[in-house]
Amino acid sequence: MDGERARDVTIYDVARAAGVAASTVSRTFSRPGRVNAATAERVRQVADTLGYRTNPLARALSTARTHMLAVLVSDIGNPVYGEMVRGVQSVATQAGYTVLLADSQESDRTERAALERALPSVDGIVLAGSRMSDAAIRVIAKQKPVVVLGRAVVDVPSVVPDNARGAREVAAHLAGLGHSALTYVAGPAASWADGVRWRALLEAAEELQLRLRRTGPSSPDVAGGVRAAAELLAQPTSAVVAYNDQLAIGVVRGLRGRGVRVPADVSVVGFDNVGAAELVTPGLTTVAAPLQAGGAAATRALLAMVQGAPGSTGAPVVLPVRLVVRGSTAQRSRKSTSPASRTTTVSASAAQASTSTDAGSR
Amino acid sequence: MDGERARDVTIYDVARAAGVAASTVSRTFSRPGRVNAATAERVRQVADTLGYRTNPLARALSTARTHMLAVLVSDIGNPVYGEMVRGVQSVATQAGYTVLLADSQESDRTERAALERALPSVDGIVLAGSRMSDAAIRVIAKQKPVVVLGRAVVDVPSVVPDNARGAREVAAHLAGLGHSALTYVAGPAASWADGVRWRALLEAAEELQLRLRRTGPSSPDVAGGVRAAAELLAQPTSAVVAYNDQLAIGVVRGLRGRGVRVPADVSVVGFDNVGAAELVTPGLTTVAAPLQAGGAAATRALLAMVQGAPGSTGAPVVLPVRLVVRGSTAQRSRKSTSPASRTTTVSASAAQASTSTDAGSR
DNA sequence: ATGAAAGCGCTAACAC
DNA sequence: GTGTTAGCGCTTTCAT
Repeated sequence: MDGERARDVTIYDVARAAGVAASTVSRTFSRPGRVNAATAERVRQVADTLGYRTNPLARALSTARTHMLAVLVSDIGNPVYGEMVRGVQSVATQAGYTVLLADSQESDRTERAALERALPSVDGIVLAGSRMSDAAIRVIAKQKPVVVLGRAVVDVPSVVPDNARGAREVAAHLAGLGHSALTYVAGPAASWADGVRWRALLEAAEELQLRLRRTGPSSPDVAGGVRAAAELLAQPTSAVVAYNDQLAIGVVRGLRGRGVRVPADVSVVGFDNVGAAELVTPGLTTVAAPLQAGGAAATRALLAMVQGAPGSTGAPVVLPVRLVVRGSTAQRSRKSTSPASRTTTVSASAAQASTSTDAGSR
Repeated sequence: MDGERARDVTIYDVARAAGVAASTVSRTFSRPGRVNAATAERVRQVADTLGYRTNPLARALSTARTHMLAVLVSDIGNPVYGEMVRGVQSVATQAGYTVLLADSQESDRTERAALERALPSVDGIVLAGSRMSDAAIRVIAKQKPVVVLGRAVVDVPSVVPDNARGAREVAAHLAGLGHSALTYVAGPAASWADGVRWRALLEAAEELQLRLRRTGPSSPDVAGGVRAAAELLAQPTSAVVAYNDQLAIGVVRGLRGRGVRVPADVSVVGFDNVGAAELVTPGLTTVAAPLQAGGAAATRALLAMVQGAPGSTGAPVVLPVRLVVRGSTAQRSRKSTSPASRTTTVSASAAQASTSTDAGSR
């Protein structure tokens, strides 16, 4: 590739060629104004022709500021995290920071290792979908500025979607459609969001006089949903709320596969509003969280801390959510809620579409 | 956050405490074996109790090896890139490298800027979905090890899916179903993959005696597909091949929205096998590329170059693809290929499912 | 406004 | 095997 170890063009090279001291060159780039306009111009000129690029690592060594931020996700292949990272990226880049990505691949050990490696090179960390315990996170937060995204950790600045409000809106929506009993299909047992959603649903159900059942935990993917659908048949309901969209989509599949019509027989709601939610048939009613905005907000908070702000350790920043109504929810049918005969062909109330309050999902 | 500028625990601190020279400490960590086992043990011990962590930036400054790799993507929110990045991540991490993410946000200027900033901090770069011209890429490849992913650039090591073979398989599949004329819905005009797919389709069509039309270019998203569907109606075909899955899904939507049945009236095929492909109704027949494997392969090649390998500037590495047959393609109906009456309700041949050759898509 | 010199934390020669 | 001594490229006092 490179012929012979091409040494960088250094500040000294520029200094010599411009007939000034190294410190002057340094000032020209980091502290303009503290240097004579004419000199600065000349230096810049020379630097340009010499092809000088300031070396961020050397700068970091001497300033103890790397201008890098780490974002830790549990699975970058998951579009939910992709969106968050995108938000982080844009804010970081704008502020002159570089983003270092650490993917824990859903494993605790990998996560720790990734963190260990990234830590000394960054000025701060965004933890999105961490597997670590609250305590472990607090320990890290003591060493470096940390902002947690998508989960509230006491004593650590956090940014979370308004899950509670989302759950309440879902309950109200379903109640408005005449449903009187809901079933919640829980996600991973350890999930913070799952807990919040369930509890909010519980409160809302009480307020609205709805009966509420819970099933699960399930792995938060389509397969998990299909399995959950089987259980659902044992104790039929007219409305199910799933921990997330993947699970909800699986539930719809499982239900339909067994001859239950959605939404005619059962309404289904998810959380997240992933891209697929509007592509499936029927479109999935879901609670949309501002993923990208969340990443951006977390990063702004992080940068503030990096630049010396106290780090608001009070209540977490709560991001507004939005109920996106699509075809998977409908008026409760007056018919019994028991599964239709399995011989019935899956008739198409398919012609669902666009009543959707939906906006730009991608 | 931190009370008072906590200076790092340095190699000197450890050296003093262990009663050895700094270089010995250094060796203990970077070149074990070159140091007395007993001494090494003691050093490690001391380092541990002191909480010493070697500073990668300082190390980089002195060795000119940062142990960081940059991966440039055009949109990290796009699951296709997410998968690739995941592949990059795992290989890089395994090899002790850290990944620096640069998202060009589909903009040339952002891409250049991101690259400029990342370049001096990394040992090599994976370019996934770059907007830059081949020439520009070659320039960069002269300065730093570069591997291009998903596109072949002459004189620069590249890793690409076997688009040509994919296109041929699609043509054969469709021909096998009795289709005699295909329409290709092109993606972005500037896309390298689009060109390859089109040309391969052209050859295959000739071989198989199929008529082939082309429409587009279209923006490679669902909306673009819906628009393309309108054009399609003007000159009906029984089979359409779209540049990618999003576009294909859009086409299916557009077609169905206008009363054309898929696959009964028209078969539709996409490329990529994104997650949504198996979730839509009917499931989308598509060409699956090993995204993650691609990221991994590119990274392995990059690491080899970083470690001094020549950088195979010959033919690109070609990754095998796989045709995933789902419900969106079917035997050509003997009926005319003209669109069904628009008044016809969208009847459900919906009961598609699982004939699919599909395996693990996520 | 500019220059000189010391040092960030680590590694790489080169002695011993 | 281990210690000594220079730097890597940049910023930062402290002088001037």
